[in-house]
Amino acid sequence: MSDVTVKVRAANRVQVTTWINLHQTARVIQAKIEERLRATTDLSWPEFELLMRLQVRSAHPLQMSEIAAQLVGSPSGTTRIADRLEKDGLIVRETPRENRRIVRVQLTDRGRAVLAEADETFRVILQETFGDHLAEGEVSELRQSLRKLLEKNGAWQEARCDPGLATPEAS
Amino acid sequence: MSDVTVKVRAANRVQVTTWINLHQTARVIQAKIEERLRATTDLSWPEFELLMRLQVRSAHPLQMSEIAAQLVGSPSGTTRIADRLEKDGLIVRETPRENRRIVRVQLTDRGRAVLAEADETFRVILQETFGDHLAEGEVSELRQSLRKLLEKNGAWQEARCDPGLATPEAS
DNA sequence: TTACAATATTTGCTAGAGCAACTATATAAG
DNA sequence: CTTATATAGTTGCTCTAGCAAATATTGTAA
Repeated sequence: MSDVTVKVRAANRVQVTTWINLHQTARVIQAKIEERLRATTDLSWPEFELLMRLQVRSAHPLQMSEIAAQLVGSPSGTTRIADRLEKDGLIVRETPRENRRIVRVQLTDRGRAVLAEADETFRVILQETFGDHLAEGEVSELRQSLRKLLEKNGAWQEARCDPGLATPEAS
Repeated sequence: MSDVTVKVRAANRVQVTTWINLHQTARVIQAKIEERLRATTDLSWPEFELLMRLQVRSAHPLQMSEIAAQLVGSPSGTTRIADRLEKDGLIVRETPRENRRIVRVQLTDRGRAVLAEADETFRVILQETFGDHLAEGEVSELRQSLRKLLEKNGAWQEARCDPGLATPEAS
């Protein structure tokens, strides 16, 4: 008398709308960031994100593969983002003598300056987007849930998901 | 003795990492969905999303502009998604006599069948992604926060953000 | 009723991103 | 010491998406 149908557990309405809202929220915020970054510093979000990674862990220059591991895109995508930034004189690529396979990437002075300006814009947008509408605790909770999702879905890496700040916090 | 510096309120560390996590979570989940949808039904996420909108509000066929308003992309993007779906025989476009400017879009039988299969895959992935890792209450909270962000940032529309389900809930 | 504006959709062009193939270098094995 | 294998990064090709311009149709005003 047992029911032998294999019934895979499937999402309900709340999960469906949560995903759709997650997706749309990310797109809407990204569009806002891109628009204002483009206007103030002529950077796209991926370009800005690459620069940010260089600044944040700037004790030593990063190599391409380290950067690629921190970004969402593919290695070839990272190459092309770096191409543009290099052409605009915001970063320099250098192949060290001791290992001529790898490429180390560093900010130029101009890159640092542009990044500083972009970071200011970026933070203002985030403040408008989150801070003006969600209580501080709510933002933290949101972050916790997202972090948990990343962890459980095998996509959490400290450097990638919690990179710190391009501009240090005011004391 | 007053400080006249105009200091725009800017985001702090939590807001920065929240945005980065939001962005990455959306990308990671979307990549997972795309991979499995592609494998089972040869649909991309945008294609699936368009089909879903047709099914959900299927009392009357939708016109292109209504669909475009529900999707995140641009009108021209919607045209091209529809092009592919039409070529694959999943939808049909029709221009009604009474207003020859507009185009009404409908699922074909094949479209309905493919959508049903895709929707099953989609729901299983969401269950794996959310349900297995977050408690039901947490998912609801997440959804609430995201909805609030969409509303406050002027991007909430009922049909767009809470479209219902392509396959009705089991009773 | 003819010209002008508004609406709805599509198309030309271009830029961005990914996969798979390729180049170059370093390491390991025979 | 030469050949195979692994590592690091880039490039060719192709697909997708967006903006702005074009097209087609309908509504409006002189």
